[in-house]
Amino acid sequence: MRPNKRDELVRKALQVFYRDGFHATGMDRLVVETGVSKTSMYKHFRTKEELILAVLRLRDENFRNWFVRRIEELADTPADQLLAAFDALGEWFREDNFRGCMFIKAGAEYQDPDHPIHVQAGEHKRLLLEYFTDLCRKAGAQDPEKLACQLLLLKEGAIVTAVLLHNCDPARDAKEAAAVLLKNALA
Amino acid sequence: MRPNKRDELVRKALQVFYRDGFHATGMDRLVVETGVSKTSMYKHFRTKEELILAVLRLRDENFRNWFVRRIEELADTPADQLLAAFDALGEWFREDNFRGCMFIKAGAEYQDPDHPIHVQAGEHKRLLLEYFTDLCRKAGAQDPEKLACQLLLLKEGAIVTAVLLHNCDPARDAKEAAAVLLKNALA
DNA sequence: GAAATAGTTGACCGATCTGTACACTTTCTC
DNA sequence: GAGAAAGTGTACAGATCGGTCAACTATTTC
Repeated sequence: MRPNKRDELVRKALQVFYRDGFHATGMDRLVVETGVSKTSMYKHFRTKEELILAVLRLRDENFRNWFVRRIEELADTPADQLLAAFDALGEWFREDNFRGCMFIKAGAEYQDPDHPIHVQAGEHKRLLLEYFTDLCRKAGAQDPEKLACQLLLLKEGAIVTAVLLHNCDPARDAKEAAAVLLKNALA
Repeated sequence: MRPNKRDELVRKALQVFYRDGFHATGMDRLVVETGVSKTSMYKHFRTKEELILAVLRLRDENFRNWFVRRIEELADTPADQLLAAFDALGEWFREDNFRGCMFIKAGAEYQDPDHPIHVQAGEHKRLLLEYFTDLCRKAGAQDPEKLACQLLLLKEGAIVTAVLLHNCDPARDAKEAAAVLLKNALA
């Protein structure tokens, strides 16, 4: 079979987990929704947890690829790209099936800091922080680490707010705040 | 019975749900951990969902009471209080059993925007935004609504980051960012 | 002191949970 | 074309899920 069944399983499981949550989605559910037999699932992944970890790896890859590419489409200089990040977020928020950040949700459902799923969710945020830090450095910020962390706060806050408060536009507010912080950090 | 058993049930259920999550906590678990019989539980609350809603009401009351009181202890003027909010957050993050924001987690586990639990989680954020807006107005900000929303983004982002990234100090970074935004909004 | 109220125990319901066993079929590779 | 690899369906195990039931005991209230 050319397009690996295993990958397709992970791809579809991602959709279901993203839409309905981890604990709320049973393996029987995945059998129905993915069309992959239970036996095959447990041949590829020994436990549900392993499947979730694979799903998170795919999500991390997909999201960061999309995010970085979209930002580079929207702006050229590092400083403009840092602001464009929030335009990209705004586009994401407006998607029909936007359901928040999968890693925030993973961290919320698996709260033990040592749990592999929690650790992997943290890793995603760390990689994003690294990306921001790189852009901040290229933009010439005085303290790139600090500015990057602050912009990450705005991004995470915008996601949470987009999920819970439907009558405001967090991406716009976050972008304006980012502009103020950026200007201040370059002065 | 003087100290209402029902309130005690809600109080203890809050602890368990906060520590372990909603879906991950079964009613049998609550029977063991709270010492309240299952029959009594279902006499007070017809479903698990109703119990969770009661828990969220208590949490909203507890958290906002603590937050506002602590802020007023730490600072006098509205502008200083807006910054002190992030000192209060930092204290919360350093508590041993800090497990993030219960309402973010509730929204993450009950994702349907129309679900009562999701709605109630959003209500908590709306009330916090109102509080911030009031302080921003008293502080003399040019656009109190916008500034309040931006500070809320920093707060929510700091919480998420405190949960997922353990090797940085989001409360401090958020406070510094808030100071920049506040100064900019007062000019 | 009778009645209502709030609480208890413990067994139980059907559904669903993660995970396994077994016998079978398709598909790729050499 | 044979064997390995990857897939299938179905039934099942044991635990746990949310929720109910009947029979009983304190406590309060009038």
